[in-house]
Amino acid sequence: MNILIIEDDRTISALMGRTLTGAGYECGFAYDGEEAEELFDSHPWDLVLLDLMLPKVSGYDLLEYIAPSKTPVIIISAMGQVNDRIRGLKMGADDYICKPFQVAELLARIEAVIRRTAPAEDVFEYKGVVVNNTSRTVTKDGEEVSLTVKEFDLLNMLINNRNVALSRRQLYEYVWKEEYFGETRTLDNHIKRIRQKLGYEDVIKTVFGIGYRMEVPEA
Amino acid sequence: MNILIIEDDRTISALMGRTLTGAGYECGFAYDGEEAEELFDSHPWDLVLLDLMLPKVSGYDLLEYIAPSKTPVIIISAMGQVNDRIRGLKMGADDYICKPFQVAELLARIEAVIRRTAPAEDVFEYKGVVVNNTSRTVTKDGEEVSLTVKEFDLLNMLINNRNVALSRRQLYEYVWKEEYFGETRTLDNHIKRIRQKLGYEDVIKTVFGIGYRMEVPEA
DNA sequence: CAATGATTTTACAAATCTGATACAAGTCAG
DNA sequence: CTGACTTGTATCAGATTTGTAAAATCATTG
Repeated sequence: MNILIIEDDRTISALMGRTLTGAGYECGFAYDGEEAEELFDSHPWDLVLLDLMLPKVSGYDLLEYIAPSKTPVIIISAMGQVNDRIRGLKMGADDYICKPFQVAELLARIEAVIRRTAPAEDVFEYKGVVVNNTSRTVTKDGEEVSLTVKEFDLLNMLINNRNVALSRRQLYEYVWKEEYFGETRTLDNHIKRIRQKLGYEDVIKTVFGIGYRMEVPEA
Repeated sequence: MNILIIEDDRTISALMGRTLTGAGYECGFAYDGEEAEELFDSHPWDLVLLDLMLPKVSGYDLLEYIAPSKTPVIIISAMGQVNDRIRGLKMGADDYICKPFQVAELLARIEAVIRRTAPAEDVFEYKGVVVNNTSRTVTKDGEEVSLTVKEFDLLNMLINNRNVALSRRQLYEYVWKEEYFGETRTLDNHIKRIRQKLGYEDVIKTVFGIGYRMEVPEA
């Protein structure tokens, strides 16, 4: 696992490096935007940690640069600005963590993102439902079921996090790329349609007061 | 173990420093809010002791600044202002101690907070009950048991402090984030439901006059 | 532009949780 | 043993959260 750390503050960069190396990851370091672009191109990376405040090339430009490669990105940002979080998500970042952070928190996020973005098996199958990620098709008992874009994305988020209770906020912000206020029944409605179309009433569980969880027996 | 002491009164600060160093902790010192922010960012800390009355940046602002990092915080406050305690807890502080305090008291609190905030194991298992924090599920003898949010949080508080007698106030204020008056049977009722649902009548002990203790043989 | 389907909103129903009350039972000190 | 106090239990109304359906809005395509 190769992780590229893009962070101009050398103290923090070193700290992250030590932590990740200790956890068994290989790390590369870039201290400004230009260096980052070069290093990014020179080598395939499994994950990028990106500080938004950078010399030379702004973090957002860099994010744009990285996005097409589909490499997962976790944004590191100085203060918990909601706008940064949403803007980052919109631009394709996979998660967001504020400085200063606890190293344990960082490791947890990294693992979560790696799990979530792991080349979702191309094919997921459970209870007669087959989800094919390449063709973006879904069948139930052999019959094709047509899911809309939002439904498909939401379903994928649940599949990639099977057996994990996901908060409504996480689900909404990940699929919709905008801030969750929770004043409407949008998310519920999408969940309902997925449940209905797939016969997943008992597979997608409601976690009362939290969100939803897709329950699939471990392999 | 690195502890950051944020306290403008140098006498008290030095006293705490000596005490903690003597107990084997490494300490850092900040004497006003600005210094605190800088020092906090420059280094990872395992715990912060925070005096709420500070020059330059208010303790509350600082708490807000620290909170996203999940670093445990113990608030030090001049006199037992209930409002301070509750507001602090709501803002993510982990404990609260009033000046003047006994050094033994301080040490005890520090140890308790460190134990309590240690990355809770993801899975706890005892007497046929399995508590899984990721999926937020609880099973008893393989059967799923559904706990409400409050019940789940309360159970986790007890698990993280296993074999420690927790006062009703601690339990209530930690889970409910509001002041404990103890005029109603709310806490008892939640304890009762947990005991019942999990068959934990003999595991969650009543500590008469104090509160409750979850009794689990040490590994 | 009309038509189709996707998406969001709204309004309401249903499910669930929560905290209070009242009273029973238990514990302790003297 | 008694009385004061603490804790346990059952019940229930009100609050909150979630489910559902239908209508309104939006986007896309022919």
